Amino acid sequence: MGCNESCIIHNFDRFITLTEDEKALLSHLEKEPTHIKKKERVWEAGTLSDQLYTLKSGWAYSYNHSGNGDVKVLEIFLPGDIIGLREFTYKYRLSGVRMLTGGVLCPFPIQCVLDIFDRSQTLTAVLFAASSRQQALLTERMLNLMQCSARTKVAHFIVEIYMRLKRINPSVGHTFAFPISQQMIGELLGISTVHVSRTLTDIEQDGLLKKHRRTVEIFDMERLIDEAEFKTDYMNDDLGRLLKRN
Amino acid sequence: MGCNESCIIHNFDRFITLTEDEKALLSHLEKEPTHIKKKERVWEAGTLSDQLYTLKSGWAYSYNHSGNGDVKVLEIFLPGDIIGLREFTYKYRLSGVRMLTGGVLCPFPIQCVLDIFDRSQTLTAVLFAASSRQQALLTERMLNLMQCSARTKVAHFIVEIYMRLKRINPSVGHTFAFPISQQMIGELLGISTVHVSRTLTDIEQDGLLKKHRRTVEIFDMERLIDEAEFKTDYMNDDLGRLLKRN
DNA sequence: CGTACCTTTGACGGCTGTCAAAGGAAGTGG
DNA sequence: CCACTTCCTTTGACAGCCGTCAAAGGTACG
Repeated sequence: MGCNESCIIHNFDRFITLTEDEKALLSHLEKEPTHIKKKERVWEAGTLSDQLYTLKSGWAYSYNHSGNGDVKVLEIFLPGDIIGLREFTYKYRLSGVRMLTGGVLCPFPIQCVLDIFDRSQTLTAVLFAASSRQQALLTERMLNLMQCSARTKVAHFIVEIYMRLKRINPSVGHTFAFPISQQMIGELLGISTVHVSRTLTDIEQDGLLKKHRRTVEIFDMERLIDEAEFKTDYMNDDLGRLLKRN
Repeated sequence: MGCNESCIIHNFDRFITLTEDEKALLSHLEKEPTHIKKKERVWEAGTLSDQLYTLKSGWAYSYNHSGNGDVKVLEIFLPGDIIGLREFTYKYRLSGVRMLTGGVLCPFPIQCVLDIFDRSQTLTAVLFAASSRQQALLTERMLNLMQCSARTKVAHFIVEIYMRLKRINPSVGHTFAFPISQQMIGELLGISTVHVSRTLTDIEQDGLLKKHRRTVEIFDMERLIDEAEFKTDYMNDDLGRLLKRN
């Protein structure tokens, strides 16, 4: 589930082929890998927004508390993702982040981002692309939350995770890691835990998939994607056309 | 509702004070103001993503079609906003854009963005901040759509528009432009038109506000903001701390 | 082995979507 | 200035999805 070499370079290499100089600049960002245990917090909302993290291995999530006390999960982070990009222009962080599994984080100060702005137009564009992709992901989920049934929401989320895992590691099969409880699915999709359970058993009885405790096993990918109304457009970014190198 | 001078400079000036050089670079982006009529389309989804727009005056919105044919509205653009920032890393646009009122758009090719990346670290950071803010706005709306009642959704949306108008023009009073039909509110919040009507009459009978055809009149701002569960955090970005100029 | 967390099931109620129809408001053409 | 079309809003009836409450069974972890 992790990356052997630098995870961020691996991730960015998918956008565009990097020069050695750029790789060197990037590898600065993963200088101090820090192991963090399951459920441990990375930061709380309201703290000073002074550094970002790259997620080298493991899963994490960001969350907010709503007025009446319950938790709303915003995003799931997978290996290779950058955590904190969304809010680095804010003085104080807008949401908290915790680990979903154990994993390795690499902190880097915000000043590094500015260095990148200064020293590499290409990496700047790549950062922008990463931010865009994250935003497109949010948009897609919002469209999903707007109108459809709990069943479609759940199906959509599972397909999203599958697609993102496949992007990181193309050899992912129809059974893959899924360390997310039904309660958290509810907090992510705005559905009550009870109804997540009902929906899942429903989907499972139709033979589409089986959710185990820490994995998901998909039996009928085609029908699942169809039910999820999943659009793959936003996976197909194309930065190369912008950056003609010579 | 429009801006006298360059709208984008006006908008960016709120993030950080710009040098004359930077203002000159920015004003390149508004070279060819184009008037577009109400309801006219700016672009369709799927077209080549070769230029962005700044919205100099008037309102616009982006939208998607869902599988079964109905429309989902993603974002409302107000004067000073940049249209297309979200998806400029994609070869083909992910969603369509139309004018809500008549207005003036200033197109600029994507290459200009790369020029900015190259020539001004400050403006790059400002663009990043604009993108972040837009993403934070999306996030806030997503949190809103996740769990709360139609009444809260509608209240939240009206407060959002009020806050954004006030940011552009601090003299905005308790009656302000609101050229959005109930049908579009429904498409934006994922509520049926019928229920938007029910919800609005409900809110109006409680004396919170009155929606007229093209304006909204707010009677009790405090209670409205309270009911909307509106968080103002993401309005308070702080780029200055990042860019210490000398 | 005990505690805490996760999942499942049933009953019940309410919010919200759908269908249908009618009344207003705005814009168009004569 | 008036007729006509089109779009927008309102109202009522009805059904269904989903939240809430409560309780019990399963699973992991110390």
